[in-house]
Amino acid sequence: MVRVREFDKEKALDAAMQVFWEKGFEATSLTDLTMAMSIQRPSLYLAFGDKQQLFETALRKYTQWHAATIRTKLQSKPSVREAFRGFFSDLVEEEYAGAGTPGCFCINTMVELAPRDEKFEIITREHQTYLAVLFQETIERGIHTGELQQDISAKKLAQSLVVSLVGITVMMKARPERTFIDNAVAVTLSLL
Amino acid sequence: MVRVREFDKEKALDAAMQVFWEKGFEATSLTDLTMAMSIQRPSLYLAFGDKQQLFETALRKYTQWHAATIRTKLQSKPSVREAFRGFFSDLVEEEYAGAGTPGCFCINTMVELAPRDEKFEIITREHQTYLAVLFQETIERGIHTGELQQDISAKKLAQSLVVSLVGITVMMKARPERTFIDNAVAVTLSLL
DNA sequence: AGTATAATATACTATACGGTACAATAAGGG
DNA sequence: CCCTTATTGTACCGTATAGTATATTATACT
Repeated sequence: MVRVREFDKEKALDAAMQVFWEKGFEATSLTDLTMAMSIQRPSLYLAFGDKQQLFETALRKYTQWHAATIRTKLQSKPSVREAFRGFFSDLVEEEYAGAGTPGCFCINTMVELAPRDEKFEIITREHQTYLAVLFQETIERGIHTGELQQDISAKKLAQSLVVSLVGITVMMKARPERTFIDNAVAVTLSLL
Repeated sequence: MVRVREFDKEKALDAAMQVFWEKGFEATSLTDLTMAMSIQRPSLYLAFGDKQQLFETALRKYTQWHAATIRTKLQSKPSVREAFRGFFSDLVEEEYAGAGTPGCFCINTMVELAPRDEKFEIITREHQTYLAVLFQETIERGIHTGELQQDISAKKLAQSLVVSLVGITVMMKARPERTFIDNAVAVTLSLL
């Protein structure tokens, strides 16, 4: 290395992640990216490869961050029921508080790219599968502490909760009346 | 009308619907459309307006067809539990039978366009809201016949089922192991 | 039959896209 | 202090895009 990079690669990647998260792959142009990242086009290609490689790198960073966030939230409360309740409540609250969030980058990618690119089908599937494991471990914790009934299937329930999470996240993009989502969350939590 | 249109407008619209359904709005080019519709570009603009207007028309046709399909399926069996079981089973079976379906056009649009265009936010919201009504009426039928318990909230349960439907449809795009989806469906149906 | 009018086909526009060639620049090693 | 080498800025490339001008064709009405 004879000349040092002038920009922070991780900060630039975060900026790219934000743009892809909000707009998706197709609707994001290289101009959108270079503006958000505050770098020139050749610097982008040198540091991250082409548009799709940059997207993949951004998505992988997102899934890691997302999994860590969820893991922390689920472990934040001793009561498993309270942990799930808090998790879903925050999700809904964040969406209805302001002008709306870009939802989940991974879910957006599942819809836009997974059907036509196996690479993204795999990345998104593995992430959702991992979330199911996180949910399952949390439910098993509740069973061990006696908070939850012993006869429930932690795995099946966890997978069902992931499906509900996906459904809620996507439904909120249409901004239905809040009671719609609150009711769905309440019914989902009644499974615990 | 002095010269008659040479193509079948409804057939052309169906072809456009199929393309938008599979590829989404951004990834569909006018060339994709005119080839699928077997018409020339000026004919498209004359008959359907620009790309976005055509997309909207196609989406509205889809939601009407989709609602009618679901209504029929739910009314096809005297048992409400059997009706829902059949509905979700068919949904999963169709996806895992072959190479995969394009999912739900309305859900795809919720993810791609609803966050950045209020028009599509409204269209998709109204469709999902209508599906919840269809589900609710079906559940109420089950309560009246005595098949389902009287103390359940048909509305809340229906809204939760719609969320599960959305979640399952989106999750399947990542093609997880079939047991994942089957388990989620089983847990969802256990609410009835 | 001739004419008005709408649908068609060809060809074109202006623009935006992803990606890159090339020259200028800046730092570390000898 | 020069020379090597990686990064940067500018300017560009070919292509694909959405949309349209124009001329031609075909029908229904007078």
